[in-house]
Amino acid sequence: MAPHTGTASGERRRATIEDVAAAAGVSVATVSRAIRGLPNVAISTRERVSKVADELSYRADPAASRLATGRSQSVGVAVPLLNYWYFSQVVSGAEAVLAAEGYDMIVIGVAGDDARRALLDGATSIHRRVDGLVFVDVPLGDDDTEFLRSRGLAVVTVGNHNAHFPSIGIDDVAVGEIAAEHLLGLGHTRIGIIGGQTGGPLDFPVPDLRRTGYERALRRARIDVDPALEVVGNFSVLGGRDAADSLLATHDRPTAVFAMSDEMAFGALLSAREHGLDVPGEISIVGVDDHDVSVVVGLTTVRQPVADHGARAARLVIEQLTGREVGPTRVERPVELVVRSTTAPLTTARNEVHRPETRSKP
Amino acid sequence: MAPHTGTASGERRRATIEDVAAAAGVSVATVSRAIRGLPNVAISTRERVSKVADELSYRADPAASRLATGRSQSVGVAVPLLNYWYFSQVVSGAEAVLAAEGYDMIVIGVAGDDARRALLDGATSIHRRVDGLVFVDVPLGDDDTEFLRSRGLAVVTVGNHNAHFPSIGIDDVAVGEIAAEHLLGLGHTRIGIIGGQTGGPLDFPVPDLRRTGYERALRRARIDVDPALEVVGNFSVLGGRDAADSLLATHDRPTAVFAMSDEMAFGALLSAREHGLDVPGEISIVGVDDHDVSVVVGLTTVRQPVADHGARAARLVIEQLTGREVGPTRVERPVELVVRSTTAPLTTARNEVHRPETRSKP
DNA sequence: GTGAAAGCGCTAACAC
DNA sequence: GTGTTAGCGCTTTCAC
Repeated sequence: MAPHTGTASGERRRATIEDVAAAAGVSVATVSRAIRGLPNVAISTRERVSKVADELSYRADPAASRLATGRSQSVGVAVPLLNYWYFSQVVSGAEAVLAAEGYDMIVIGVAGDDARRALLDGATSIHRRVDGLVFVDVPLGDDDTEFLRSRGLAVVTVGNHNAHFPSIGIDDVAVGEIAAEHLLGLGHTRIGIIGGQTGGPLDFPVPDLRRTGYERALRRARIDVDPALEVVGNFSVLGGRDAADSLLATHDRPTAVFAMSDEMAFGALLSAREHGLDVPGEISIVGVDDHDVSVVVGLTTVRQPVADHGARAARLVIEQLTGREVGPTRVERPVELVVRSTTAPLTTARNEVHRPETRSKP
Repeated sequence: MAPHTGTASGERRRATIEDVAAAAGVSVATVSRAIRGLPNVAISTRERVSKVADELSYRADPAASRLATGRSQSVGVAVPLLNYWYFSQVVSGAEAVLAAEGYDMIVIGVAGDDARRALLDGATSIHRRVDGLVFVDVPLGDDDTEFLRSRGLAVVTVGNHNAHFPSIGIDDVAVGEIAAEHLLGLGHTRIGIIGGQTGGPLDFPVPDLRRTGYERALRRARIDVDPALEVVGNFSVLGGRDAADSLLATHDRPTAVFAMSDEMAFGALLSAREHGLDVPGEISIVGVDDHDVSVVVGLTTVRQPVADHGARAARLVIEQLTGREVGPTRVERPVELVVRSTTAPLTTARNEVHRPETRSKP
């Protein structure tokens, strides 16, 4: 044990602003000003102070700064489920800009109502631990909103719209329309839809919007919306598989499926294979996101710039924090249909014997 | 603007411990004790205090607590790249337990040496912002280690071993052996290997270890290790594709490929398809991790319990923080070969014309 | 069982 | 351009 308990660097207690002041022969106020680059410090003084500070490897204790200024220099990112591709991308995008701007990012899982409530209200309330917050597909009630505003927190939402805070997202109705129209254009008329679920960690309006778009496109094409074709996949691979299972097991199964996320589309792909159905020969599948892996399975999808959502959200939080007035604007990012090999024109020969997949393209 | 600037809850300034003390007719010291459940508080007093605290929705200001106690009640999780599946799973696992134990999780991207150095040394040094740190596949030098120890931080590493801190991981040499042996057992002798890269954000010992295992298995089978079969994939889908491209373009291409991660294996799958090669008919592919999507593409892989790494690491940090002595133990988690449909026995008919994929299994 | 008071290490008036 | 000082809101001895 001796080696590191002796005179090593671990021995000295960490330098405080007073140590620096004493060593530099100035007052603590001057040190504070000099170090933070505030005006009214003589060049020579500033240099001397920073030299001394360096030697002592002084750094302001964040807790003390926070207490004195009321600013924590950190922002929270609240996500329902961190282990989903979409959320990890958003968080990753946010982290990059927050780190670059000198903010700590504290990420908070809010799977479910209780967690959300605890975040805002409970014993572990986020208040005073962060200067700002980005909510990624977290539904905010009026009371939540009021709470956040009253506390003066800088907030930005990703996904969901909000009347009081700026938000980043896409036109989710358009997403549904684009997907459905692509399928309709290929001649499909029985189009299954795999979406989210009311309740649970992922209770957000996005699924409704995408379904609305899908229904709108169908109606425009004079096709009845069949409730039997709508199933819940919870935005996970396995959920998507189960959803597709139930869709494909019916006697009058759809010839195409719109999954509201690529991960659910992957599940649908899996289900199709397990049912011995050729994709896209017997069933077409389209997803949303353009997941990293989508190109691998050749998934046709509606791409959205996910990491960019996070980056922009972080930037908007910082702007609010640095004084720029940011109204409750909605930043709508573009989406784009990426056609790959899981969708194809409807063939009339249905329910024939299983053939090997043909989606390879050399 | 009027509605929320008036007498709404936003108007009152947040209650402090003094407010509670006054309202409860006790001293601040008693409030502090009562609220934190410390001994030496009369039952009746405790109840009165918590009632009052509730009414005022009082919560201790974390910055003040931190300053007074020196504990930040938060732990950092340092990862090279947050948007990779592996890291997002680890972080997710850590978040769950940290949140449950009342710690904030601040996640820190450390892509590259500079970022790592800044984390420990620079102006934005992590010191005093966290009580503990988990490093996920972040290489720690002796100086880093010394720094962390001297600061009394609770640290745990995931992936990399470390002589001074507890670490969680798997037997990476065994991973290489298991993958190679599976392929050897199927009759393959020319086995490509897609690994990491020295330098860059992902400069960690894991790739070397897995390669060592692979080479060991080959040697045991009396097969020469051909350096030409070793390429770099950077642990990403696209990197894996490029790596496989170079492997498959050679005149004497391998009949099997061991990719050190599932994401790189996905890339290899893509490459194989683009080269018109049937998997597993003409080329077998095995990965590592058991990514969510692996089941979808039927990838044979060496599974490791990734989220669990994060959860255990977090637990170990907390144990150190709560006084339990935790030596520099290594927790080695089990891995498991999961055979799916991207690997098959070597067929003698090589380089024949392209056939459609046959990996569907109804 | 409870209270008084001295910090924790910084920032921000305010005075010079 | 610089110093003094009063907080920021807690925790924690130490008395009683």
